[in-house]
Amino acid sequence: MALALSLDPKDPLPLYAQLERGLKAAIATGALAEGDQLPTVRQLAVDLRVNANTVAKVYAELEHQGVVDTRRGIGTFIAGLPMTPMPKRQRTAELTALAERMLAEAVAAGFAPDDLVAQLQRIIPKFQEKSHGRR
Amino acid sequence: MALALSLDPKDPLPLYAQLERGLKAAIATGALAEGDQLPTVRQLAVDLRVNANTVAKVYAELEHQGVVDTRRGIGTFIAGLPMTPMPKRQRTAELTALAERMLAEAVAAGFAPDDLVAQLQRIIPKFQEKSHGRR
Amino acid sequence: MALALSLDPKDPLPLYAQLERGLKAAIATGALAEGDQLPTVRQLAVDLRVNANTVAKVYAELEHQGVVDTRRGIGTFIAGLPMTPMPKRQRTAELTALAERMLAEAVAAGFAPDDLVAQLQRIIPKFQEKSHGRR
Amino acid sequence: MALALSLDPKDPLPLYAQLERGLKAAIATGALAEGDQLPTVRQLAVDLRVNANTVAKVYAELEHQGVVDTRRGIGTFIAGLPMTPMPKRQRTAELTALAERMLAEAVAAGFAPDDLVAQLQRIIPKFQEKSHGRR
DNA sequence: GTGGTCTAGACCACG
DNA sequence: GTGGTCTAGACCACA
Repeated sequence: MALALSLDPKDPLPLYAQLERGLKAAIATGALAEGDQLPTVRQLAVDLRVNANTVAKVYAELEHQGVVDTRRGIGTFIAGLPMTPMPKRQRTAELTALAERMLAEAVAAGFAPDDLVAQLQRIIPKFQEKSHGRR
Repeated sequence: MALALSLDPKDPLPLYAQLERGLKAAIATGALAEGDQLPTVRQLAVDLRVNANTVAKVYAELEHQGVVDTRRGIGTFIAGLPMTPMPKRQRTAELTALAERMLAEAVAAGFAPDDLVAQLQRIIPKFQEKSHGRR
Repeated sequence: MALALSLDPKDPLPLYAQLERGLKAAIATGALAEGDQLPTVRQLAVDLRVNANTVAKVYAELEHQGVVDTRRGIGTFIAGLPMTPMPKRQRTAELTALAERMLAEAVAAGFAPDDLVAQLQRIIPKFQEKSHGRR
Repeated sequence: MALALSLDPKDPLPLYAQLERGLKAAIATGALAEGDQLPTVRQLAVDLRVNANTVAKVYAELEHQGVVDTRRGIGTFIAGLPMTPMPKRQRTAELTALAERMLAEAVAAGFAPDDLVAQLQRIIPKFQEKSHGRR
């Protein structure tokens, strides 16, 4: 498993946004750590069956956000300090909004809130495994 | 509060998808119950500061899914039991996919999985209140 | 004169950077003022004999910087407060660096520093004319 | 200080163009004078943290322009009088274009034209010092 | 080989 | 009609 990213062309969320989310998650879980080289634009494009421009757009956006560092002719690498420092109050508000949105979405899809929570708790360990076995 | 829906034009998720998600959530929580009349296309468009075509498109899609029932010249109403029954195995797979997607999103935004779960559990009671005091 | 922008394909500076520079200059001089609609992506692409994607990329970048406001299906408009608030010290340092770079470039092209200054002073009035005759 | 050149990989202007501009400026100010030996391709590449091919490309271009003279096995030297003479009318046109481009850039960065001119006049003396104390 | 720029052209979301 | 996303493919800058 190179990165276990998967994109769904049927998802109304655009491909580039799905990819950005996936890459950030991989960084946040430690599956990609500081200094690691990302897959090349073209390789990832092939793996995800997506156009290279789409991948390049995401890499550029992450570079813009300071999450990765691009060295032309060499490759793209996870940058030093990712992830935002932010006032705690705002952070909490953001988390609340996110949780509400997720609850709405799950319920909209016909799942009970408790079932969602249960399922989340079930997969969290597996999700975190990705950061194991790293140097 | 007519529906407490809010749409964000900057969200990469298209407006129509945001609206569809919001309406389904309102139905699932009971904020909108069977037989209730939805706002007219034009009224909702004004409330959400969105083009009427966008609202109409969502209503049509929900009608197609059997979630609402449009009676010409009268209005649009919440239909009987929405959500097609589905083999349990498939339901579970869908729930898993949903949970994974949410976990990825939360983690990508810099939140720990456990914090997300905690926050969900905190807001679930408040979320369910919406369905109280109704017929 | 719609905007008096011109791009030079021979310039080693990429087209999108030339365009970004030109648009920002037009805003800074007041040729484009707050609330004004920019040319449509496709129209500007035709005018400048450039691909629409190139223009769109610049508009997106300016939106990202908060210089313009994009409303889908409607158009792109000059946003409220453009241009950076920045510590004066840093500002001065930046201006110095810019001036040095320009001097180097002029001299590299075989012009005397004084001639450059003289020429700048000659064209400054004409440059500022662009902001006249506006409501 | 071997040459006081600095290249910025994030600048949209390509490295080779930045380097060419810097070398020509050094020649024009007299920091490098006729007959002076340039650093070797490899040495300059190391100093500027750039690939040797990039430096070599610039040297070749300058050689092509007659600005430097490469003697195989010995080194690269500043050639006689660089800069082809040019009809005065064309020179003026070129200077105008240069000045306009610079004005646009400064204004785009949020500086007033007059401030740019003032800053230029302030640094011109210091700039010319570089050519003093030489043979 | 790696990322960046640009093009031509299709299709979608929105008004 | 307006901006956004995506594709296929060319060519450039850099190592």
